[in-house]
Parts: sequence; C-alpha cells; structure tokens
Amino acid sequence: MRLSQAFLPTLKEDPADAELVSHKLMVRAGMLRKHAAGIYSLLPIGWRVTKKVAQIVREEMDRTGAQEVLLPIMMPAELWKETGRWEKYGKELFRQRDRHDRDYVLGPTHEEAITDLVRSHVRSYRDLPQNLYQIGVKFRDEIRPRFGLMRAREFLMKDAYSFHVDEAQLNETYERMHAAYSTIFRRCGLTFVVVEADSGAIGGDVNHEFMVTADSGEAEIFASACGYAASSESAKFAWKPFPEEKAEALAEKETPEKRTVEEVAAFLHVMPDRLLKSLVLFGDDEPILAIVPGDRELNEAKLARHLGGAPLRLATGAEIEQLTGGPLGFTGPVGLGGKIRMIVDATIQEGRNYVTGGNRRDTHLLNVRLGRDVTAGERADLTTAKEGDRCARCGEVMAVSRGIEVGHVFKLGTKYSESMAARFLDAEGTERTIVMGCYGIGVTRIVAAAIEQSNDENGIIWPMPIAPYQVHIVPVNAKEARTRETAEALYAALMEAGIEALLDDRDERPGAKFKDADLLGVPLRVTIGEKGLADGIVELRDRKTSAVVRVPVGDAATAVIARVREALKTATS
RNA sequence: CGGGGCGUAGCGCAGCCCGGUAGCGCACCUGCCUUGGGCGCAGGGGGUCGCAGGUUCGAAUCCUGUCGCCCCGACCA
Repeated sequence: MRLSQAFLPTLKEDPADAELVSHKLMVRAGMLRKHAAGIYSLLPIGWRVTKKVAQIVREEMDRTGAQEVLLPIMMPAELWKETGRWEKYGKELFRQRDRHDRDYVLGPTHEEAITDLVRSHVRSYRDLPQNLYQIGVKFRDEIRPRFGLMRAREFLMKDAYSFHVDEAQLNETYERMHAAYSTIFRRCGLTFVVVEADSGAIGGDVNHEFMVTADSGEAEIFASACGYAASSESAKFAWKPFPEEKAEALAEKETPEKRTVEEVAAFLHVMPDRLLKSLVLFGDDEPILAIVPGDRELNEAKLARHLGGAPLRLATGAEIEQLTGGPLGFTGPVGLGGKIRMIVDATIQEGRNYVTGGNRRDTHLLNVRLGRDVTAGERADLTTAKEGDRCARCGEVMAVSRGIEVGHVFKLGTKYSESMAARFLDAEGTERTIVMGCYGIGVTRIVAAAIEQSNDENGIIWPMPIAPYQVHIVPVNAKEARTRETAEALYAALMEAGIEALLDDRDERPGAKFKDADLLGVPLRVTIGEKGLADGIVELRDRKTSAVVRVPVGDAATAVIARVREALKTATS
C-alpha cells in the first residue's frame, strides 16, 4: 500500500475520550473510530490486523477438526424463551421487534441458534461428535462499555460449540480446544495464563479462561506455586481456623449509629474477623441471607453458582426492614431461622463467639455461636480470595496479578440440550441428551490486548504475525530521484515476493514519516536516504529494539524477505 | 442505575464566574521555501457554541429541561 493513497488518518494527540493506551493508540494510528458508546468502525489498518487474528483463529480451529459456519445475528425470541434466557439474560440482551410485533434478539452468544441447528439433524450417536464454530459479530448491551474495543457493545468473536454422546467424548474435544487456544494466543504473540473461572451467564460446570497478562486488565488472577491459577470470581483459598473458644452467653449490645464492619469493630474494640456480615439478596424471587466474615467480601459469582446461576441483586433498605424487622446495617441471622433461606460461608466456624447485627436499630449481638444461635445448615464458599490468601491445594501464598480475558472454554453439559430437547439414540436404542461444550475468543479484544501488551512512548509494536503490514519503507526525501527509484524498486520486489509492504511515498518531512512509522508499529522499517545511498546501503530498523542494520541496496529485498520469514516462523513454532 | 466530570471548527483546548464583534494550537487549501525524527514564511477556507425552552434590549456565557460522551461501581469475549 502506498501511504499517499491510504485511508489512514493518524493523530498527533491522544483522543480526549480514551483512557487505555491500546484505545488511544488505535485511534491515533488510524485503526479505529467511534460512532457511539461501545460502537466502532475499524479502519483499513485496524481491519487488516483483525483479519489476521481471525485467520490464525480459523487455522487453529480447522486443525482441531471444527467446521466453520455462519449463524444469524438476529434470532427469533422463541429460541431464547426455550432456554429461559429471554428472561434470565437480562438487560444485556439487545432486543428487536419487527413490523409484525414479533420479538427478536441480537445475538450476544449463540448456544440457542447452534443447538436449534444441530438438534434438527443429529439423530444417532453415529452423528456425534460435532464441533462447529463461527467468527461473527456479537451484541451485548453492556452496562458500561469502555476502553475502546476492550469492552464494546458490538464486537467480533469466535464462538465454537461441540456436541457429544457423553462426558468422556466432551473431555476429548475440550482438551483439544484448550490446546488450540494456547496455540492461537502464542501465535498472536501474546503472553497469557490459563485460569479456572466462573461461568457467568453462559452456565455449565468446568471452565477455563485465557487471560492476557496486563496491569490494565479488568480481571484479577490468583496463582500459586503449585500451578493453580484462578480468576477472582472462582479462586479457592485455604484458611487457618481460629482456636476453639469457650461458649459465652448471647448478649445484646447497644451500637448507636454503628452500621459498617469498620464502625462496629472499632466501637467494640475487636478485629473485623470477629464480626459476621449478613447480606440480604434476591435470587429468582426468593430472598437469601448470605453470611460472611467481616473481613471478607461476598463473592456474588460464587453465591450465584451455589444457587444455580440466577442473577442476584442486593435488597433495598426497605426490603431488608420488611424481611428482618431491622434497618440496613443491623441485619443478623439470629431469629431469622426458617423465615429466610440462610447460606453460611464455609470459613465461619462453630466454636467461636461472633458479633452480628441484632435486627433492630442500634443493636448488635455478642457471642453468637454457629450451631447454637444460628442453624449451620447450608454452607458454601461465598467469599472472594484476597491478597495474602493461601492456595487451597498447596498452602503457599497466592500471587495476585491482572489480566484481560481473551478466551473462555466451558463444559456446558446438558444445560442447553436439555431445555431445547437436543437428543440422540445411542447404540442400545435409548434416547439420550447431547452433551455440549462451548468455546469463545474475543477477536477484536485480542487486537486491543496485543497493543496493551506491546507498545512504547512512540506507538504500537506489532508482533509480526498480526502486524497490519510486515515492512514499512520510508524514502527520506521522496522528491530525490535516486531515493524514490530505490524505494519503488524495493517496494515492487517485496510485493512480488508476497511481502506485505507499506511505502511512505508522501511528500512529507522525514520527521513526520518516522513518527507515523513508529506510531503504526510495523515491525520492520526500511529507511532509504541520500546519505545511505552514497555508501550504497539502505537501513533496516527493528521497531521493537530500534536496532539498525545497514544492508547493500542490492541485497535489501532478500534481507527483508529473510527477516520477515524468520519472524513469522519463530512466532509459529 | 448510583456517584463524579465534560459537550465551543476535523483533532486538542481557551472563552463561561463577571451577558455585548467566537478565539488559540494542530490539521486542511494556495504560494514560496525546506528535506535523516511531527521545518519556516505569507495568504486563506471552515462554527445552528450538543439540542429545546426561558430570562434579557442582547445569551457560548444566567435559569430549566433534554440528549450525548467520559471516569468510578455492579456485567463479560
């Protein structure tokens, strides 16, 4: 491509509405333009990179034996009503209505569509397994779109769905997809970790997330020496039990205006772990009282999973008052047994005297004992791991880091096949439900993550396999005949060899060309100028290391081709 | 949805408190000049000041409403 003819609006200054480096650089480098919150156009450079990522994904998917399809973006609401997600998916689901007042959804994911497709064709165990994928646009009405392509309302995703006769067959595919994902992210030049994760609205049981490590990432990762790694929504941790305490008599204590854990702990001169927080939430319609230690945060994802995946919301002050008889800030489990479903965090011990709310204004209870004052019935892991917690497997303190979720693989089991009646006949002639897996990759998010992970003060530094172009030719002075001719000849030779080259044939000052070249981040730059030509050489400059190699004019094409091929090979191996 | 901030030329911003001719830098156009890290000089084009009402002789500026955008929290590829 000739820069003089390219649609490539680069900017000197950061856009005012961008926060993340990757977002700023994508806008500055002329890759991306916004139309509305979370809705973007990809410009030629941005789309080239995206297509390269998609192609890597496609190649690796094909290698696993998966087959590519294209599912509809807009789907009839009926399919979503079948699985219950028309109601359960909530506000994040974009809904549409046609001229006949029929409801549709803009697909945020495609379990319904693919299951509908597969159930109408799979009859026998001989038709299984199947593994189908697509690369397509997804719509999610995010509560808060932000960070450019990182969290958009419309984005490009690769989603795959596999169908099996049983768990064992699913496991095979799951492992193969898991491995393919690692290959994909490695080929994209990304540094990443795989963690155990929460399954959220997709549902299902076992699942893993692929996180590109970056300080700007929204996800928190817990990892320990033994190899255990998990997202903060699901990280399990070990805790040290407190020594058994002598049972003291339950007592009321006036705690005027002391509502928060900090206030109560300070007022009573006890550590926050002595307190129990009692939180009222609503699952489907049923109110829940979740009880967690005062020094830990309730993990809504863990609670939701314990409850079977229904979305949760915290009760309002009025609802709390109605359910417990006391105001917000003074809720406690004592006396509510049988009136409300109580779930007690696993780290709360019998044999310890706790402080809880008294369900009355300005009142807390002392010496509350699990088993004596509160039924210890329903126990679950309800809290989020925190800095300093130890690994549940090896007991070592876990390291905390941040990451960007770029891929997620799930074992769905029969969650969708059951509700949508996707069945087959096994070898004995018995009708059975198909076992499913699903596998997602945020294609446009990978583009953002790659920049997030590889940039400097001058701009983007692309890994060769996903770079928009492989080499950027800069004739220092395009008006100087020998310079121009040498650049043109090199450009032609590279095109001939199938190398993706960008030629800056604009009548710009050298400085402007160099700045744009750094901003665009093409891995290899060839500088051609009178100075070098006087010595019979051109310069090859590495964007990442800034290392410059002087090459005889006649060898330039060969040298560039070798460098590009080498860089592509290293990334693939 | 709750909390905070911002809408003035393509981009980045000033002007608003204290009402009276709409400005600056970059970008763009023309000419000259210049060519190894965003050259220089001269001339020029471009605005319903987000939108709608109100106050006023007069509103970018004050008041009310509304829409949009950004940041912090709950959602996720």
